[in-house]
Amino acid sequence: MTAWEQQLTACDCRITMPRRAVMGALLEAESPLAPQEILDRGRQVHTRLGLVTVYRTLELFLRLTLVRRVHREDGCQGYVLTSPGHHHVLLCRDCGRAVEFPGGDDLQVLIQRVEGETGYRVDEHLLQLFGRCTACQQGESDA
Amino acid sequence: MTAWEQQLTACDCRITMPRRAVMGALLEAESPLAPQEILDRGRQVHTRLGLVTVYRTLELFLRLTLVRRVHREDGCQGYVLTSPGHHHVLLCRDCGRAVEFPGGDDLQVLIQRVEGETGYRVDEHLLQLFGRCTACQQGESDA
DNA sequence: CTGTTAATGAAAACATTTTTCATTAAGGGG
DNA sequence: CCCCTTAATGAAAAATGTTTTCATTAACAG
Repeated sequence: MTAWEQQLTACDCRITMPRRAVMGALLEAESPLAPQEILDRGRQVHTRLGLVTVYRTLELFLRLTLVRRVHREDGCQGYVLTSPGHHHVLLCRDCGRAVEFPGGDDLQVLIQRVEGETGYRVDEHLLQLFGRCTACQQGESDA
Repeated sequence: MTAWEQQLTACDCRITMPRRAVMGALLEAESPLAPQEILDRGRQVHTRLGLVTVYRTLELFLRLTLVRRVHREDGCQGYVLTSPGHHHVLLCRDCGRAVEFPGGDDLQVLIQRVEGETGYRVDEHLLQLFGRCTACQQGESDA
């Protein structure tokens, strides 16, 4: 039994084919997937998979912090598996490929400064970087 | 003629009542507004205002960097006026009030580190902090 | 003031997300 | 290993958010 299956069992959730299909799609994805994309890929594993179930499964996975929701430039919500530790997302604006990176002390310093200046208590943050991956930089260096 | 009106004139765009209504709503807002909210407020100035025009006007304002688009927790897109300089948004998760703050060197340090580690060229970023403003901290200290 | 044309707004198309409810199947107890 | 309970599912429809279409309006140059 894999780690995510154990986590489901631990909170009295069942391990079902639809959930396997959604997790499978996310495991093989190399960039954040929209719910519709997860449906398309998941159906290769579980033909009867429905879009509603994809939404519900993502909601569950979010609650268990198995997946992270990222802001895609096309407006849709994108979903990626969470890596261990606190990570942020770096998206290539050409091919959509995403890599995660850990948040360093730099951000904590900045957050503390902002807390001091504003009086707010900051307890969460969303950091996403956009740019071009190595391959896309070479492909269209000045096009 | 105000600064934004000059900017519109400079790019051969007309200064219209709908655009005045949208800008008016944004000027008086104290937190990011969704298009529908802008419509409601804008109609107090220009009764005939339509939602489509709100979208088109926001698109124009975005292109001119008069407004910034922020990711709201309810899933909608929120729009706020851009402050001079490079700013980020800090949202109160209770009352929705937003303040902007300038991005410091800390973030540049982090970005350079990530560029080095991944090979990506980073040219844009989205940083939003979530927390509680001073007032909401006092109101519900442990509720 | 008038003509040109950018801009507008209503309706409809489209996309995304949520709700409803009858049916299915996961997995514990016998 | 089978049966039963009920969580989970999926189709349809509703709700919500965004974009397109196109006839009409109004900004502003002349």
